[in-house]
Amino acid sequence: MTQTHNNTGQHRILVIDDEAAIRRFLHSALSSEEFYLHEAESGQGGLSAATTFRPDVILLDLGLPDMDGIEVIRRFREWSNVPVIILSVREDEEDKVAALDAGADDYLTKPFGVGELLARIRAALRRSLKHMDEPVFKSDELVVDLTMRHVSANGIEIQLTPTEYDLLRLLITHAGKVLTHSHILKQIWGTAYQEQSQVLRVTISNLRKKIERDPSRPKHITTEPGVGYRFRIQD
Amino acid sequence: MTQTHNNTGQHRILVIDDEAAIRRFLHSALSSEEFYLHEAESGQGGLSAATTFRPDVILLDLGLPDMDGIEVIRRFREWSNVPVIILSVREDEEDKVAALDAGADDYLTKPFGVGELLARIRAALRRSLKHMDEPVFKSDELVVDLTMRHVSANGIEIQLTPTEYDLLRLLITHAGKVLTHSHILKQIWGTAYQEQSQVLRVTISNLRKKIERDPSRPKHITTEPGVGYRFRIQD
DNA sequence: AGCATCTTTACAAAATCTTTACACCAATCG
DNA sequence: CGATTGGTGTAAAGATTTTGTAAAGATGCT
Repeated sequence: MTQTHNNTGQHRILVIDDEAAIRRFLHSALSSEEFYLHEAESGQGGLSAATTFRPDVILLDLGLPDMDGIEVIRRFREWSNVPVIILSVREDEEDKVAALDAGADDYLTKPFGVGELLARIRAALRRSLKHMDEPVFKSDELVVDLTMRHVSANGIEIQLTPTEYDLLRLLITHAGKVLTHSHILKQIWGTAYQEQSQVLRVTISNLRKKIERDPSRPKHITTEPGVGYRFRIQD
Repeated sequence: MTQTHNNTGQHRILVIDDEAAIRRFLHSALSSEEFYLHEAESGQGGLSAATTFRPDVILLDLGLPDMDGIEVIRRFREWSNVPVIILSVREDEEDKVAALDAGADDYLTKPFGVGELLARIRAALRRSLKHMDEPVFKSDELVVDLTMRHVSANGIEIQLTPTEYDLLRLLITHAGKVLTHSHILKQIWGTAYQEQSQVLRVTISNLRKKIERDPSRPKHITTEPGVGYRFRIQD
C-alpha cells in the first residue's frame, strides 16, 4: 500500500475554512502552475473532500462552524498521513499543542506572510511526498478502506462493530509487526484495561469469525503466543 | 544491522546553540525519561556531533558564531533526513523561508513556550520515526528483525517461543561476545535462576533446533565450554 | 422495551516452561 | 587402561500458563 501523488508537477492543496474572504485570499496567493486548490467550508465537507480530492497538503482552519478542528484532524489521521497545516487566529499555546498532538504537522497563526506559508507548504510536501500511503488496504481477498470505514471480502461487505473496526485498523496500520497485548489494550481500551487481556481475546475471536475464511486457522490475524497479535500481509 | 535510532524508549535530541543560557534552559525543559540531550555550541561542532550522537531531532539556533545557520542545515541535509527545528530570535519572513527551503522542518521564534516546543518535537518525531529503517540483523541465511519480532532463514519464517526469542535477542544484541551462563540466566530468568543452568541448556538446544542448519554442529550459537555461549556473525 | 454491543465468567484446548532422566564427550586419576 | 568426574546436549513427561470460544450478564441507545 505504497504510492502516489499525481504525476503532473502540480501539487494538490485542500483548503478547509468557513470564511470566504480567507478562501479567496488563499486562492489568489496559492493558485499557480505549482498548486491546484480545492476548497471546503466545513469539517464534514473537508473530510469527505479529502477522500475524493486526494490532496497532497491540507490547510485547515481550526474555527469551523460544524465541528471542532481538533476532531477533524483526529478523524483524518485515522486513515491518512497527508500533512495538515493549521491556520488559526488562536495563538494560545494550548491550542497549538492540542492541534499538533492530534496529528497536525504545522501551526500558523493569522495573520501570516504568504512567503512563510509557501515555505511551510514546501517543507511539508518535501517530507511527505517520499512516503505516501494508500488509504485502501488489500491483503488477499480482504479489502479495508480506511477512508470509508469499510471492510469487505470478495466484494461482500463485512459489518464490524466499532471496537472490532478499531482493533482491525490498529493491526492494519502496523501490518507485519507484532503488537503486544498491553499495547493493543492501551490503544483501544485505555490504560485502565492494559492488563485485561481477556476482553482482547474475545474481540480477536469475534473479528476472526467475520474476516477469516477459517477462523480456527487464521491467516490474516495470527497470534504470537506469549506476546501478542500480528496482521500478516498476504502475497 | 542498520541501526537508525536507539531501541530504548528515549529519543535523542541534539541542541546546537552558542548561548549557554539557552542550552541550560533547554536542558531543564527537555531532559527527562523521554528525551536524551546532547549539546553543541558551534556549527562545526553540531555537524560532527550529529554524526556521532545520531540524534532523532536537532534543535538549531540560526545565529551561530562560526558559520551561518542556513549553511549548517544545507550541509546536514546532504546526508541526513533527521528533522531539524530552528530556534531563532529573527522573525523576518525571509529568514524563515530561507531556513525552511534549505531543509529545516520547523521554525520557532524566541521566545516560545516549552509546551509548544515539546509538541513540535513530538510532531517531528511522529513523522520521521515512521519512515526509519528497521534494525535488521543478518548473519548468513539467518535474518532477525527486532522491530517486527520476526526471525527467518532463507526467507522461511521461524516460530520462536517468548523465551527462545528473548534468548536469541540477548545473544544477538551482544553478537560476537561471550555471555556467561549466569549472566544469561539473570537477564532472562531472573536472579533466582542464576545457578540453574539446566534450563538454559534446554532452551539453547531448542533454539538451535530451530535456527541452525545442523543443530549438532551449530554455526550461529556456539558454546564456550565452561564459560557460556556466543553468537557468531557469519560473513 | 428491544436491539446491538461490550464486558465478564467459565471452561476446554493448546502452547510453553521446567524438571527429570540419561547419553555423550573429554580430561583426569587410580 | 578402565573408571570417574564435570560439563554439555537431547528427549520426554508433567506442570503451568496462555489462548480460544460459548454463553451469560451489563450497558447504552433509540
